[in-house]
Amino acid sequence: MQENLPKFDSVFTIDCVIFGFDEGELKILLIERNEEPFKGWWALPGYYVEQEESIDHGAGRILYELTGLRDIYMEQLYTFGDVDRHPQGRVITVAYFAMIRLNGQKELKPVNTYARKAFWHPVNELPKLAYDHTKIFERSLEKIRRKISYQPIAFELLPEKFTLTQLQHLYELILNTKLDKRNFRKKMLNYGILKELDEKQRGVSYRAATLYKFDKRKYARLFQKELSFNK
Amino acid sequence: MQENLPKFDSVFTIDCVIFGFDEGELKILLIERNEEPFKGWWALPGYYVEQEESIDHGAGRILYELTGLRDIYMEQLYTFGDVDRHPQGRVITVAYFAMIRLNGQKELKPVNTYARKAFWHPVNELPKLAYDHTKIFERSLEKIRRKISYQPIAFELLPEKFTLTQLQHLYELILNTKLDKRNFRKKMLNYGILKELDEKQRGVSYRAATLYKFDKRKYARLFQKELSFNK
DNA sequence: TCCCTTAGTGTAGAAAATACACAGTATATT
DNA sequence: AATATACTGTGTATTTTCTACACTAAGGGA
Repeated sequence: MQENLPKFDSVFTIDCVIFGFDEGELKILLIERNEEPFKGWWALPGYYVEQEESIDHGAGRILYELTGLRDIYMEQLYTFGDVDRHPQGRVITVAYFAMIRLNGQKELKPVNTYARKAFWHPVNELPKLAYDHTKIFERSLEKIRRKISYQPIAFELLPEKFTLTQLQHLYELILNTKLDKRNFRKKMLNYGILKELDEKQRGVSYRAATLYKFDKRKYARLFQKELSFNK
Repeated sequence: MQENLPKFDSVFTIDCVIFGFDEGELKILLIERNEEPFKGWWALPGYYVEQEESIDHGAGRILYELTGLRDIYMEQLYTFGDVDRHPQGRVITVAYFAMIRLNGQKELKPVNTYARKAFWHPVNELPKLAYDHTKIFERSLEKIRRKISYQPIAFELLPEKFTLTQLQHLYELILNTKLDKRNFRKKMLNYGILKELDEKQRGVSYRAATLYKFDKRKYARLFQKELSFNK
């Protein structure tokens, strides 16, 4: 089939930066390596691209094997192709990032056994990562920081129903800044992409906040109107 | 060297979308294919990644072979990895875009003979392209459209000395919109990233405009302050 | 000198961004 | 029942940025 095309003697992989929002912290999912190289180090989950799957499909597959979740928000981040990035030879890696809803107790149900060693790590106190994974992670953080300012990706990390304060906290975490409560609410509600529910927060020992949903239909109608947050 | 790693039986290439600004038009460099598949079609210039070079290096090499130019602004765009994108087998392609200064008469001096068949095509009247190259091109256009609004990449397409009107025309072309002359100048000059020269435009049969330079040092000092253009 | 063409300039009104503080309400505690 | 606690939810005035808009200045060509 490919007899006319020169082969490239290398390894082709996908690595994923998987973001979650849990206990007020932004976290990513890391795997502890139990083989050389980098035995005992933490690394981004990743795997080889299969011969007969697209790279997007490969990224989705890896995420599924790791978490048991499907239909997750994922996006290609960047391709890392330096010659010396892997000690055992030439490896080219397409990095993806994903955002998943942790929903409190919802435990991950890995399909693949290697995923047993996956744990959430707060992004503010990451260990040193294997290979060039720190670089990959940093790039993913820059990307979501930029992206959250003009597209509604934050909702991917929140439960389906959330309060405006939760949403604001998440923006503050990702943007690493303080936002003004009144201005944030004014602006966010003005976009017209949130649906106010009749429901209130439960289980808090103070005034319960109104819950909101992200309204995908309204957002689509705005034709990707860009959100922007300065202060 | 790579005995521990599974091989990926596929072809790995780089394609480049090379932008130029010439005669008031935004153009890209295309190659006419004289082999099957897509014999006689136009395609983005591209080539295989060498075994011992980084993909960034490969992109720079391809551009050099094609144009004789080095130290050109290039950036990785996206990696295309669908299974069926190449009729002869699995090909994964990292796309780059580049912006080069055409400077009027400065002809390209291709190093590689295959580059003889490269010609500039205005982006507004592109032919159908081979493979999924139309998709790649469209993505590159979206990217520079977004990017020009917050980073000074337009200067990469202009001669070193340019007038504010030339700069505005280029913004208008890329953004595909009209901009207000007074507002554009006010804003652009306010950024403080242009150096006004003592020199004037020459060879025009009307009042000669002042020439400006992009001041990289000042821009760097602003620490990537973001430019933005609405109207 | 006149004509042609583009350069270069200011201001007022509208919209968006920002800064800022307190009363309301649900729950827990005594 | 009263009180303490903790967070919700709201408005306005000021500053900044955005937008719309039109004429004089300058240079070259006829």
